[in-house]
Amino acid sequence: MREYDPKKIESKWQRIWEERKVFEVKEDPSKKKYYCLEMFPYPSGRIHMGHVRNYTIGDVVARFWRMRGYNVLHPMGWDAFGLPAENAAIKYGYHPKKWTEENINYMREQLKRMGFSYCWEREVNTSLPEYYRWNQWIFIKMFEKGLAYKKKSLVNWCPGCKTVLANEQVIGGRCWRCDSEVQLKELEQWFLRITNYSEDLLRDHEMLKEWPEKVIIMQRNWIGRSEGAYIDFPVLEMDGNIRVFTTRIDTIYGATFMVLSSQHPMVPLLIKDSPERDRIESWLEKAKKETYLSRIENVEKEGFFTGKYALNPFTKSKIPVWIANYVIMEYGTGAIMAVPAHDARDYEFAKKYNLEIKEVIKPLEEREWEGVFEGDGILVDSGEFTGLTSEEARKRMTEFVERNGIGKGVTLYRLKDWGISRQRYWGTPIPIIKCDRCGLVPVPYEDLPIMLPENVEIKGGGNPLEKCEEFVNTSCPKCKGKAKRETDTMDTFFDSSWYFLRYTSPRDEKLPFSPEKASYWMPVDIYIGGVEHAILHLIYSRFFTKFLRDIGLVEVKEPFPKLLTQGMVTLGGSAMSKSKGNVVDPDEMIEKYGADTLRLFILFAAPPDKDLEWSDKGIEGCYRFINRVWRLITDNWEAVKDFKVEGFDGDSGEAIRKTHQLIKRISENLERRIHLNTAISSMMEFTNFLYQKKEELMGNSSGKGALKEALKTLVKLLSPFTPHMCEELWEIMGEKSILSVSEWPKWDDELAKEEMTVVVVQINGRVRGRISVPVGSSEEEVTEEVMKDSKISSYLCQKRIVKKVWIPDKILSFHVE
RNA sequence: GCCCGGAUGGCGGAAUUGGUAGACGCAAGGGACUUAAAAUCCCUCGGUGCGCGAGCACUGUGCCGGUUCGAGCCCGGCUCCGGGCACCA
Repeated sequence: MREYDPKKIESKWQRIWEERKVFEVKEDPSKKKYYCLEMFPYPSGRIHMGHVRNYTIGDVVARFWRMRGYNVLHPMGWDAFGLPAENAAIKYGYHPKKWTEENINYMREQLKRMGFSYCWEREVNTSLPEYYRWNQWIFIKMFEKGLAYKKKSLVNWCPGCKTVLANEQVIGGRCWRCDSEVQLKELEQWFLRITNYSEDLLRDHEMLKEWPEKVIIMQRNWIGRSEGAYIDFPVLEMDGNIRVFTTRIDTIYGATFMVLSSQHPMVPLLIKDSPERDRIESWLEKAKKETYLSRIENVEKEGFFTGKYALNPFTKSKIPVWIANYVIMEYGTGAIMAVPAHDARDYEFAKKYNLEIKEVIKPLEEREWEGVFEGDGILVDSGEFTGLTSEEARKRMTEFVERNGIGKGVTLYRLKDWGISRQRYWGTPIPIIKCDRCGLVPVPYEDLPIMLPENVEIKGGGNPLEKCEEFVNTSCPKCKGKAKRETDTMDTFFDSSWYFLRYTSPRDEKLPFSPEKASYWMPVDIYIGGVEHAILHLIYSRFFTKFLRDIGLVEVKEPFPKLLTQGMVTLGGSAMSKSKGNVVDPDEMIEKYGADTLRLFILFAAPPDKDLEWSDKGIEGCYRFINRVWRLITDNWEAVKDFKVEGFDGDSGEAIRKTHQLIKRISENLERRIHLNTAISSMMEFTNFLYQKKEELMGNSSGKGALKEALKTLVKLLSPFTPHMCEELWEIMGEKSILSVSEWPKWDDELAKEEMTVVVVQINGRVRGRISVPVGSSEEEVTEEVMKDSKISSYLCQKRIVKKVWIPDKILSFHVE
């Protein structure tokens, strides 16, 4: 018999699939669609095990639905703009375009060697003008709707990448890409008004029933909605108010001082007459230089009294105004009313500087501990509001400030507008022209794309576009006078916020994508990728979809109703990384075992959403299994191929039953739970069963018929997992069709039904026996059998049965005394 | 500090969501085949005790308690590990 030779088989079928365009799709309203999407890769140079895992999971899902008769869109592309390409250019003098293209070409071949069923005709590359012109188109639409704007503000500056970062790209005070400590810098930057959609983004989480709860919670926290009120505190001996934001207006009678951020615009005015002015100013200088990181590490609270007092509008008492490092300018109004009795931070500060602490909320239950009480309770010492609950008081006090024109109820969000300007070369040029007379003027649609000039010198430091005269100098579309182009490029997360829509009509030349085709394919039926994008990419894509819906290009409110976040691939307990040197190269594994074995192992070693520890021994186990299946079929097929399923006896009946049970199990698993590891283990069990029973089955014609059916079914069910080998076996079986697009087997519930079942007999919660009875036996029948069993009944004699619980076909439980 | 997850044999992990704990795979041990090895096939495999033996009993899902005929799964209280957010007013 033929040996299993993965190299030959795999290249053969990859060629056939490609030549016959087996995985290319067109819109077909007569068929149900299924859009299976995996997060597209950054073309870093080579694929890694994380990619292999992500794309293998997606491929099994895509292949399954395709065999189920769905019209399956399963595309792949490249998130091709970004810093590594530019860094390579700086280091090796290689053009980012060339670097990116070569990487893509190499990685595309790697993906093809894995046998992934992509419709390659729809491949997109975000660094090509045919793609990024639509980034520019969308940007201008946003500009026109007031959603893209430029403002000067304090932004996150990465000294390593020499560019600005979005809040979402700052992880624990460090750059998400290069891990440098992020600094704060005041710069003029382009922003997208994602905050216009805060409420929608939050509310529509409800539609995302098939997202991991964890991701929803992370997004909810990131958006950070809080209801509260603005309140104006008049400053004594000065014109003007200090406006604060609080979620705890019910504690206002305990507000015994105020604190301003060092960045607060009123600070210079407040300290003007202070005797300590010089000391404060030098402290302010120091505070300004503090980095993002030092600010979030538990720095000791520190502050200065300004010398000024404000009036608490409720108590009418004079309270001191302080400046301190624990109040940040970026949230609320940059100023707070401090309530030391009911806020731990204010308490800490008050203790240090000996400020008044006044309790105004009494806990509902007596408590023994001293110190801060931060919960809700009953108001005391709070004038006309005394005796109210915190909740009631918040309502009434907010009404009070609104009535008296000294404040209003508001809802604030932690989410900030998305800073998309990047001072780098390898990205989409922002299509804006800066004209001294007309201001910021968008490039007319007909002039798109604004091409990224190729002939530039890329060295470290500064944006190369600024020095590119022929790019910068242009004329104003409005007044035709001399003007300059914007030289900032877009955050690459802009590119990836709508690529899934481009796949639906990747060569459209009129719009970013065809609304008709998007309407056919959207939403994405399953989106698979790493959990590291839980906030960044997924929140941006949701925002884009909502915007594109508002301008009438898409119909769906949410792009990805079902999300599968796959775990990391680890070696020695930590994520594989070049710097740690714990990397297993997919190419080497393909070379050694073949793509089918690699696919099988990466699916089998752990459930998709958990981390997966690489194991050299484990992949060998999978190779053994594949060989076992190969031999089982090639050794036995000739002997069974001419037989039919008919009138089965005990063994053939069991084989048919197990075959149908397997179809059911795998189908339901792939449809819903996507626990691919257990799907594989049930196919291993089935294979073991066939090995054990094959002598008996070969003994007569009904057995041979049953074995034939079992083998054929196994090849089909296994084909999404190990497609090359299964195509080859399918051909060996004499089939002329391509297995990848042939019909998924159906199961018959009647045939899958067991005849006998084992009922467990429990006495006082302990398993005392098991008896085999026909499925569907009644409680009486089973009880009778139990009494016949001398071992079990010995536990029951001389005892009074207090309770008896009967779970049909499963448990008979006695409670005796 | 706050918010999420986890914790099951020597290891990766099953247990269809309250009903036989340890499927499947790896490792280990034993056997068959072989001149030998590899490959392959078969058997054993949580712990303790009893028995020559088929087997039997007890115990066992991080710890303590609870609900239930019955808990890996539910409830209350911890411990440890992982992740997210972080002076958010």
